[in-house]
Amino acid sequence: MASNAVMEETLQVLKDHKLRVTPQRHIILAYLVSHHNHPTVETIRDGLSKDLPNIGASTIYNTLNTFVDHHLVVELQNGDGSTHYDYFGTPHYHAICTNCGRIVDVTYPGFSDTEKNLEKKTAEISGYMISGNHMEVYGLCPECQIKLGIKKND
Amino acid sequence: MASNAVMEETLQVLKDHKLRVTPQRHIILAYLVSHHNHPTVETIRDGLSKDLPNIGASTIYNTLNTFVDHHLVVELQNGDGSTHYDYFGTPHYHAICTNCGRIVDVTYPGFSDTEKNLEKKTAEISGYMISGNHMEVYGLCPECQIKLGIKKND
DNA sequence: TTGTTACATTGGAATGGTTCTCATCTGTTA
DNA sequence: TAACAGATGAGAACCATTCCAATGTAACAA
Ligand SMILES: [Mn+2]
Ligand SMILES: [Mn+2]
Ligand SMILES: [Zn+2]
Ligand SMILES: [Zn+2]
Repeated sequence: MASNAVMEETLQVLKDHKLRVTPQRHIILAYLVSHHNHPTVETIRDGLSKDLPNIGASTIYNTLNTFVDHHLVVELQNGDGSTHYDYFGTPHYHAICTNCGRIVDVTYPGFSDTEKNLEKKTAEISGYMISGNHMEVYGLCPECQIKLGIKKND
Repeated sequence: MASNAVMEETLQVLKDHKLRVTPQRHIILAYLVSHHNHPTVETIRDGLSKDLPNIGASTIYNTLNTFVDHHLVVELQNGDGSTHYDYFGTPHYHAICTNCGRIVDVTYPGFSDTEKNLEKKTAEISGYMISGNHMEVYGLCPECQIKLGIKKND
């Protein structure tokens, strides 16, 4: 079970979004807030086996889809065939390893401006009414660089 | 069948990448070069029914996966459940409609710098050896704005 | 040209992540 | 506390994609 602080925070988030507060939703959201491993449905289910031993897979999918609709959570693909989920409390983007699928959070000062500029330009050019964006950068994570015997500077 | 110019161009692309030149690969690549509709496997199969009436679905998947490995083609998801493919001859990114799934190409002067900067920052922060990136911007396309009766300025 | 061989194609079966169905349960509101 | 819209859960269904094994063929060298 997540900490009291996290449970209170997530309870408030659910209420703010006018989502019915069920134990399943509360616990799943708390899990996501306190784990930034970008879990799959399977990972979440395993991680919650103590708290929710009888939860159905459909409930996890339904819950996550609801969170995605409310922009609380984003979906990520890393090429392993299943969808990864990420609580999106603070803006960031992802670096994804093309070899092992590792997903890490990235942000830097000025990233928010880059993002805003991209959205503004896109609106002007395409006429779309922008609601969000995703940026992903691909490459080899440090461990895979070593594992594959690749030198950085050559 | 695509134009002679496209057939020559795609033939050269296949050779440059040391890919065995089969009719299937040649025709699929020519299709992608001359169609920027971001087709699915099904769309491609339909579009090629004249040229390759007996092509197997696995061949299209195999071929596209090969092209993706060689960075000739990128994969896109628009939420309709199937993967969309895009020949990536010139750098650009995508605006995706969250209502109807329409995918349009976007680029602007300076986009290349934005991209390079993002990759550079990511390499510094994450230690990843960067090989590429994807940027996507989400929103409502002009048609869906009208269809849904949403006003731009209010 | 021809032979060799590694690789590509095919159709069908298998896979597996996600959605669907529907009976049951429950959080919310009055 | 009653009523009900909405959520849950088990399993079936879905379907995009991959796997498999037999057949075909592009590329290369002699
Ligand atoms: Mn993240
Ligand atoms: Mn495109
Ligand atoms: Zn890695
Ligand atoms: Zn649209």
